[in-house]
Amino acid sequence: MGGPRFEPVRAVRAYERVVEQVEEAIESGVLVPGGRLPSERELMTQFSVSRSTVREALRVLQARGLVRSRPGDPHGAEVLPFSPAALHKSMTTLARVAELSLGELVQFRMVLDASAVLLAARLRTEEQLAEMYAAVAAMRAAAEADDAGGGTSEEAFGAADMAFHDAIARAGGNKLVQICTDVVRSIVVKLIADRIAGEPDRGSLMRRSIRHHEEVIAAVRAGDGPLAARLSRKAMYDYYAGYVEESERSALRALLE
Amino acid sequence: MGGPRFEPVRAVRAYERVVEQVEEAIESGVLVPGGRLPSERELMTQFSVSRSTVREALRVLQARGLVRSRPGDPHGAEVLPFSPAALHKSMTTLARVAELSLGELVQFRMVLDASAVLLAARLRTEEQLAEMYAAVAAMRAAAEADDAGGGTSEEAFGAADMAFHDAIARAGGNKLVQICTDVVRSIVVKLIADRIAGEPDRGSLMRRSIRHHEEVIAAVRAGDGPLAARLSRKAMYDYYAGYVEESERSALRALLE
DNA sequence: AAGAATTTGTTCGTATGTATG
DNA sequence: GCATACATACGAACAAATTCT
Repeated sequence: MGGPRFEPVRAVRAYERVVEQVEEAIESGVLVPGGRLPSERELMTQFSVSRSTVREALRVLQARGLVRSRPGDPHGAEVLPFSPAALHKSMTTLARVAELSLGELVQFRMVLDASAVLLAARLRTEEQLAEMYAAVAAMRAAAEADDAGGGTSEEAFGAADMAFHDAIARAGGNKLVQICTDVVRSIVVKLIADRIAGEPDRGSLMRRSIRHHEEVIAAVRAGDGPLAARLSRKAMYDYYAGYVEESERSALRALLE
Repeated sequence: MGGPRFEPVRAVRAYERVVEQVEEAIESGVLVPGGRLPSERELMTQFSVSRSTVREALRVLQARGLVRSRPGDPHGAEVLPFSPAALHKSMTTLARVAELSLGELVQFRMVLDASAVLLAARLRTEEQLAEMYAAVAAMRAAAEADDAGGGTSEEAFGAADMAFHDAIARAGGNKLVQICTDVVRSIVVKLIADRIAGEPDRGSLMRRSIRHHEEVIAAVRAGDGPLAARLSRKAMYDYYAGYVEESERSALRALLE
């Protein structure tokens, strides 16, 4: 009865086999970041494929952020250390093509940031706490420069804010949370950069944000995770709610309790 | 003073320009899912590049999950509807190359799932609630088939579990949470599939999981978001903690309160 | 139903600008 | 400065696959 249940064979292209083998070598550690691939001409002999096929494979590997090749480099393509660039790219297209709303992105950040501070309140070291203080100090400096009429203080403020959230995420100890926080943050910032810049009263927005951050740090320092998480969500909501569609704000408030 | 502040020009390859233009056309809606790109030969005339260059660009677009090309298709490459496949791929390599531990992945799921049920408790429709019940019923059926000695009931159980969490995530109303939940879930499952299969007492594990799911549904039905979130985290912890390194469990418990 | 036409997959050869030693 | 090897890009050609007549 039955006989062998054969499965349909999907025609797999030559360049895919090349990609698979190189990927395997990287993930298994045979190729390490900083190491080099053989030259294209050598790859075509090793894989017994044409130059074009090798190049198509390299393009795919490059798109996935695994290697980088430069013209004239005698050492061959370079194996890159991991970077969330590929993740960033796919999330960005996700945000556009799947029509992610600003509300959804902010909500995602509220969830991740809150969990990060919850963990950070337990796991943070003194050094990481110092980094958080330093970041808030930088935010304050940028805000004062802005009051004085400084032009590029916005990006300084943004950079300090990023440093703060990155320190939180690192202290939380979950690399995936850290990376996703960073990726989504940059997408959100890009989406509303122009609206932030045109804000009539940036100063008060910045000052309120700084105060919120200080409250979060205090809770983290005290080791009160749940409080830090609540404060973090509230800070995020206060800062971004004005840019979110009216109809989506209730979903954000659902996270505030 | 100063003069014009020129910016460094990075040498951009020909194929990248092609990728950019096609990407732009897709993201701006000029090209819609289901639509077709011109044939390779027509693209080379439109872009004034060789066919190799066109093909390298198509490979990159394909790697990003935007298009798909089949041999012999007279209509040209197909523009794909969004799929999280690219996101899935980059997260999977992230998990390997960045050495994400099982503990981090499970923790990530605890955070996302808990927030999804928190939102679902407020926003769910009757229909979505019915889907959750149906999923749990399917889990129970699979568990009983397993008791009777069924062979493929594991994957039936897993599929029902996925349907449950997907229903929750959809009810939560955040597509990004939904997608990330699904992606990370499949990675986790793949990591420990063999250990699950070799579990001596799968039956009790399944029954306990079903009971937990029922408790979560009850809380969602009652509209008690915080309770549902707590139960969800506990369910996830109970199910996966045994597979997580001893040293990482405390970080997971930190989310339980 | 079978063949013609077109398309993609793949190979090979060549020219050009570039980085290394 | 020069020789070498490299990646980039182009073009022509053939095989395999698909659709249309």
